[in-house]
Formats: sequence, structure tokens, C-alpha cells
Amino acid sequence: MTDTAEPDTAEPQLPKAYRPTDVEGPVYDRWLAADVFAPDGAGSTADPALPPFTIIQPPPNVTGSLHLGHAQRTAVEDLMVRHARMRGHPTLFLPGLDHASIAAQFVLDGILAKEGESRQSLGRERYLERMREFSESTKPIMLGQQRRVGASADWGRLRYTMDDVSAKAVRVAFERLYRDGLAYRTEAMVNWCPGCRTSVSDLEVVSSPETGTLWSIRYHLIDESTGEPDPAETITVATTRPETILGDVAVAVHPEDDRYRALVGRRARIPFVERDVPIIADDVVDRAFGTGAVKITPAHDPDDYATGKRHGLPAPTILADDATITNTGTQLDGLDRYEARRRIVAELAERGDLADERPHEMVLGRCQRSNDVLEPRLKTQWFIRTGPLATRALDATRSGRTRIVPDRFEKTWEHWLTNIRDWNVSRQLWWGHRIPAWYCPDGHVTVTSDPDGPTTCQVCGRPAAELQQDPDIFDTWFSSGLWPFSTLGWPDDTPDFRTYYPTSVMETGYDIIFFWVARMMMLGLHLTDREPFHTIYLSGLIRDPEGQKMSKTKGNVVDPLGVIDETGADALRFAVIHGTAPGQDQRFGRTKLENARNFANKLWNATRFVIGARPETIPSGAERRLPSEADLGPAERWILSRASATVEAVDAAMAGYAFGEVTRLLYDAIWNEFCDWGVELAKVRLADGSSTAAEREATWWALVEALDTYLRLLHPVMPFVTEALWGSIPHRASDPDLLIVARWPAPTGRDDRLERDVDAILELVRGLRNARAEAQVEAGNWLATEVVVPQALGATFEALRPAIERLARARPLDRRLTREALGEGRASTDGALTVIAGELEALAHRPETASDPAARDLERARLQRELDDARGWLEAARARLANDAFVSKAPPAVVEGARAREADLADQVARLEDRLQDR
RNA sequence: GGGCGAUUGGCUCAGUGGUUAGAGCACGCGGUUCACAUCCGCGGGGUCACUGGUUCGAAUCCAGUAUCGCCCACCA
Repeated sequence: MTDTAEPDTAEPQLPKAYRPTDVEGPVYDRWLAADVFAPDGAGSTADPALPPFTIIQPPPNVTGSLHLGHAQRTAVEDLMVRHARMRGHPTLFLPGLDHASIAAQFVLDGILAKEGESRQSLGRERYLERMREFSESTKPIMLGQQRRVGASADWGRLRYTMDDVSAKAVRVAFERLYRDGLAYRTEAMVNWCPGCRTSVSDLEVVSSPETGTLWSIRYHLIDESTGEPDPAETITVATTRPETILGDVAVAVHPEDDRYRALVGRRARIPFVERDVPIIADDVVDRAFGTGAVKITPAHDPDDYATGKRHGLPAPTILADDATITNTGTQLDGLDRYEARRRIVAELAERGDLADERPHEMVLGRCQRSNDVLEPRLKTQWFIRTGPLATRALDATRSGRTRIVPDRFEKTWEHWLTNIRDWNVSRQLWWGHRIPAWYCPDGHVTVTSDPDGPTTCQVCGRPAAELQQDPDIFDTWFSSGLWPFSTLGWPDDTPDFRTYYPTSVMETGYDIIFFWVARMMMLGLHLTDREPFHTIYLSGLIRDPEGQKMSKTKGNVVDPLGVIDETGADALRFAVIHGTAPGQDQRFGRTKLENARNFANKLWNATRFVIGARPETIPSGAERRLPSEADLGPAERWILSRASATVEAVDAAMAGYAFGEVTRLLYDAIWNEFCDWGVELAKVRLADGSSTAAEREATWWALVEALDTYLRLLHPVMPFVTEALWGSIPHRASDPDLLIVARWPAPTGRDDRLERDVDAILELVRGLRNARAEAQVEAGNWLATEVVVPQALGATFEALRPAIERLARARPLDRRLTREALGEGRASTDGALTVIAGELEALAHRPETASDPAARDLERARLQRELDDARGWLEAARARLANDAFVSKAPPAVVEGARAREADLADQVARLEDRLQDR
């Protein structure tokens, strides 16, 4: 808390105009000053008896700035966090940043290129120094953006995937996986990106359908008598990558292929490298594809690698890290892969060994990051054995211990985890966590989590000085996979880990369910023996108004700060949550944002009205009190009952993670109920000289009560404006100073009968307005109106009479006892407007048009339309009831409802017919 | 090749088998009502992609079809 004692917190002035940017900064500062974000902060009002609620933020990459997607995620996470906090749970929203190894290097390399530098020119140490500077420079920007969005995160617990605690977690996790036999080092086929100069995991390969070329090439068979190739005898192979010829070690055919049966066991000469290789039989070969003979390049093709292994063939590597030809001893060494391809094809054509060349539809693997065409190649790397880990992750969701929202993603989850392959975690990059593995000259492997490395070789005891650490770093997702617990201090048994782990909800985009969520689950289960979260909430992606994915290259990314400057963070938050469903992409455009801003403005003005409408008999700064029952009128009871109904509905939606439903409920309740009717009804009573002071006070307190409820309910979505407004209305003695730590409202009970009665009367008002509008009666022209109200509604009607008069522009408003009495004593009812609304009926007189036949015809036509409509509905209702199956099989309540409806409609129709005859 | 999603008013989207399917924007008419023109009142506009099925009852559940989109998939 600061030492600034505010003299009059009870009723600060609200500016007339709503300016989000004026509100948001100061409000955020108050939250910070009050120390309410941390579960154990000075301003926390959490009930320690309740279970903690924890959200660990998906850490954005330190590569620059946040985009709209981040803002959306933050909004959803913060919504859940604020809701839990208001419900009294000790609530931790832990923020963080991700070092994003490959993504960050990609960005930095771009910056360096503009300076004429490169990774290589700087060297590892200087490069990492530049990276540290770069990431430090982006941090404040990104944290500032989160703050503007309104993240109520515990900044004191801010974490970074490259900080010391994470580094320790990475080492310990890897050591444990190694000891448990789940991390192993082997030579295997990996996806190599020549642009990034690193291997990438299978997930980082983007399949790209492209039209390539399928070349058919003749290899000459060896005449074993001379040991030289026979110019006439050839075997034709098909390939899309002729440069890999240089690495060929065999030609394979199907064992039952009669065309080639005789050739198996003979040898063929590989051009350029002039190597003689065997013709082998293997049933991987598809006889129908190409020529039915396949060249085998074990070092540069996953299938060929497997074939080579089966047949004990060598695997010469012919591509260097930058995808130039190497190690072939030919003129082609040093050439780029595509240049080599061109020359090889040209040379083969010249020699007459190019049998065919045709366009070929194929799927290329490209690098997710650089878009380079990936080369499969052999590398000795570290892998995580995912089989056993995936089994446990599957068990978590199948058992329901972890729930995925929306649940359809469980199918995707199942499919991926049941077909999962081992995870290549070695990256030949510099920015990231170095793999804590050391190798001795004898090839022994030592893995240790000791920050100083091993003292001796674990196998042969050689001293550390003779050991060499693996130069590679971990896939950035390895440290991300530890995030839910490394952030809480794991592997140490810290108080935070004990208190806040397992966490509650993991919110993220569905696009990284495999990259991240599955790995957190797998690593979390193995390393902590518990599911790291009970719920996975997957957000949809934000797209531009045309439905395109936002991306920097397309130039359609929206800067959240620009949006916030324009319409406010509250509007942004509301807009990204309103009208959406989990896992469903949304298009984001101006109108949604403007609508959200208008809603905030509406709330602002409604609150200004309430503050300004305080009866003089209530002193400024009065402590909040509930209105006394006796002084409540139907309008007040209706307002309070509806507010309670909204609490119930919002609670149900919240429980189902239906946040779009939450905003819809609140938008309707606040705008269409509270403002349009509640406030309008209250205005009349507040200004009514005939009501007592106690009644006027009760009206005001009822407004305050409902407004207070709505501000609380809306706070998780629109935290700034609700906090500012709440600060200006009276509070209960038990309330804290700030809404953010105030209690979530509980339903106070509904009065169904009263809601129905008031609704019936409001329906009459609507009917009168409608009739007036259609008849083009000027707003200022109050019509003398007669009305028939059923006995049961009499008291409610009388209590609301002044409001009805004003809202329906109906004065004098005479109540008749029977419908027959309508128009009694009038010279003529010609031109009068007839309104039938449920059981209520009204006749609004228009003396000035009483003798105008055109007006009369218009009114008749209007009634006729209503009658036709009503007849249609009645017919449908009767048809339904005429169906014996419906009556006997549908639940009694439904049948009863249908009967009541039929009766109502029949009555309506009869009355409309009646009135139409009179006119 | 497999899987998933979408298809609802002119546009963008909600809709969790049960009265007459909703909202915002856009559109039309009318408004200087003392909270709000970022507003108020009233209105027009939908055979819920198509076909079949389950059910007393289907936008909703099932099967199939079409179009668009996404994800997964080692065939040269």
C-alpha cells in the first residue's frame, strides 16, 4: 500500500466522458500499489482454506513484440485468474518469457545480416552476447504490453526459460531421463535445415505439396567378366533428387518382380562416383512406382537408411551442413545441391543415360522457420524415448484427470500420442540450454546435472579435462516442456512448488498442442509424477477480417497497443472474448471492437447516472445498505431478481469455460435489462413526488445493488473500467478498497412470479411503442390511453403506473375493469390504437385522426397482420397438441406448457378478431 | 490416405433436442426525453448447406453428400 491517503474515496468524481486511456494507467497503478496480484501479496483477500488456483502463462518469445493473439490469450487467462481471485482462491498468475532458441536466432540473424555480420563472423561467445542484449531489449516492451492488456500477473515471480532456475531444471530433467533410459544418443536420420544449420524435430517440418521432376536414370550393369560397365545392359531407377546419386550404395528391386529377378545379386555402376553397387531385393520396393527399381542412398533418405541397415550397406554422407556436395571426390564437391542436380542431369542426358524426365507431384518437407527445403541426413544426436511418456499422457486424458476444452481435441491428442515418434532434442544452435553430456576420447558418455560438469568420465574415470561437452543445445521446447514446474522452483521442493503445483488451467492456442502441451504433460508426469494441470483450455486463432492468418510477412498483424490506444484494453478484451467459442478461430475487425467500446461507454454512463441520481436524503459517502423490503416496488424487485438470475447464468457459463456466453449474458443483462428498463423505471420513481423518501432511497439502493453485482460479474472481462466505476459507488463495510479483490457475487434469489408480472407489463409498453411507431405518432404526443389489466397484476400495474405512462407516452392512463369497458364514454374510438399484449389490452386514443379513414385503415391493417400471425402460431400449437404421441410421450411439463400456450393464443386470436370487428 | 472444423439474416458470429432460432454491424422509419448520438424508440430481413435417419419433437443427435479451411501422414 502507498502512503497516499485519499481524503474522499467514497465518491470520487467520474469524468463525464469515458476515456479508456485516462482510466487504465491509474487503475493498474492502484493494483500494483495495493499488492493484489500475488496470492500472498499484502492486498490479497484470499481465503487460505480454499484450494489455490494457478495459471502459468505460456511464455511469449523474447523476439520483439506481442500481437493480437497474445492479447487474446492474456485476456482469457486473466479472466480466469480474476474470477478465481474474486471467488477467494489463493490465485497465482505466473508470467514468463521464452528464449525461443531457433526463433530468436532467426530474428537476430536477420538483424545481423543488415549489419553485414553473421553468426559465423561473430563466433559463439560474441553472438550469445548480442543475443542477451537483444532479448534484454525486448523484455520491457513485452512486459509493458502485458500490463497494458491488464494482466493481473504476479510480476515478482516473473520467470524466463533461460534463467538459472530453468537451467537447473533442464539439467536435472535431462539427467533423470537419461538415467531412466528415456534419453539416448544415437546416429539417426534427422531433418536438416541448411538455412538454420541445425536439425529440427518432425513437428517443425512443414509439408509442402509441390510439382517437382521425376527423372529416370539408367545405371549400367557390370559385366563381371571384365569388371567394367556394360554399355548395353542397364537398370533404370527413378528419383526426384538426382544429386543423391552420389551417395548411392545399392539398387533395390522387389523380390517377386520378374522383370528384375535375374539381376538381383549383380552389380551396377553409379555414375560420377564410379562406384559399383549391388542390386538387392527388398519388399519395401513398390513395383508399380516409377521403374520398379530404386536407388538406395542410406545417408539421405529415411527409407533407404532402413533398407541399408537391413542389408548391411555403408552410408556415405554427400551433403555438407550448408547443403553443398561434399565427400564425393568428384568435381561436384563444393557445389550447391541444386547446382549439382542441374549438372548431373545435364551430364546424364549427354551420356544418353537419362531415360525419362517428367513433372511429378510430391510433398516436400520445408523448415517451419526458414522455409528451406529440408534434407534428411544422418547425425548423431540426442533423442527422448516418447513411448512410455506418451502412454501416461494418454492415461491422463482418458481417465479424466486432465480435461481438454473443447473436448474434440482429445481425438487429435489421442491420434498424435498413439503414433508418436522419438523426439530429437539436439539442436546445432548456440542460443539455448547446452546439453549436459560429455564425451571422453573413448566415446563414453557422461551426463550430469552438476552445473560445473562432471569431474571424471562416468565409465572409465578419465579426468574432466579430457572430456568434451556436446556442442549442441536443446530444442527450445525441451525447457518449455518443464515450464509448469520449473517456474515454481522444481527440482527443488520449494514452498511455491508444494503450494501451486499441479497448476489449474493451461490456456494456449490449439496450434501448439503437440509442440508444447503434450510435452508438458509427458515430462510433467514423468518428472513430478502428477498431471501438471487439470484442464487444457485451447483458444482459437485470431485471423484478419478476411479470415487470413495474421503474420508479419503478410503485413496484416495488428498491434494490440494501437488498439488499446484507440478503444481501450477493456474493449479489446471484450472483443476477443465476445461471440467466440473455445478452439474456434475468429476474424477480428473494427466493428467488434467498436461494439465493445460502446458497451464500456454504456456502462460508464449508466454508472454516472446512478451516482448522480442519489436522493439528497442519502448523504454523500454513505455506507452501502440493502434497501428495506417494505420500500421496494415491483421495478426494484425486478431489477434485483434479474441481477440474481444473471449471477446464476454467468456462474454456469464460467463453470463450462463458455466465456463467449459470459460476455453475451452480461451484455444483454446490462444493456437490455438494466439500462433499458431498470434505469428507466427507476428514473420515474426517483423523480416522483408522490413516492416517499424511503421508497426513493430503496430505489436508489436497488440500482446500486444491481450495478455493483454487474460490475463484479464483468470485472474479469473488463477489469479497468469496472474497477474505476466500482470505486465511485458506495461499498459495504466488508468490502475491500478494490474491486479486483472484492468477492464474486452469490445469487440472492429470484422472484419468478414478479418477473413474469413485470415482463407482462413491459410487453404492453413495447406493444404501445410499436403501435405508435407504426402509426407514426410523434414522440411528444402523449395519447390518452385505456387499459385492461387482470386482477392479479393490478397491484404491480398500479405501482408501475407512472413509469408505464412515461415509457409508453400514455397519459392519462385509465384503467378499465373489463375489455368491454374500453372506449366507454368516448364519442368515437375510430383511429385509436389497439394493443393486445398477453393478457393485457390497451386502447390509445388519437382524437386528431378519429375521423381520418386512412389512419383507420392503417390500424386495421396492422391488427390484421397481428391476427394472421397469431392464427398461424395457434394453428401450429393446435397441431402439436393434436398429436397423440406428443401428448403421451413428451414430458408433462412440456405438454402443459403447450396447452397454456394454445389457450393464450386462442384468447389472443379471439380478442384480435373482436377488436378488428369493432374498428 | 486418415482425422478435425466450418456451412445459421447482406456481413461477422452465438446457439448445451423442447414455446415463435438470437446478437452486433449494415439497412429502413422516427427521435435536441435532464446517464449515454460511442445514444434512444420502432421495424424489415433466416425453409439453420444438401439428402436420409433416430425422436412425440432436430439448427442441435446419427449416417451420407457437397463446398471451404485446418491438422496429421517416410513412398523413390
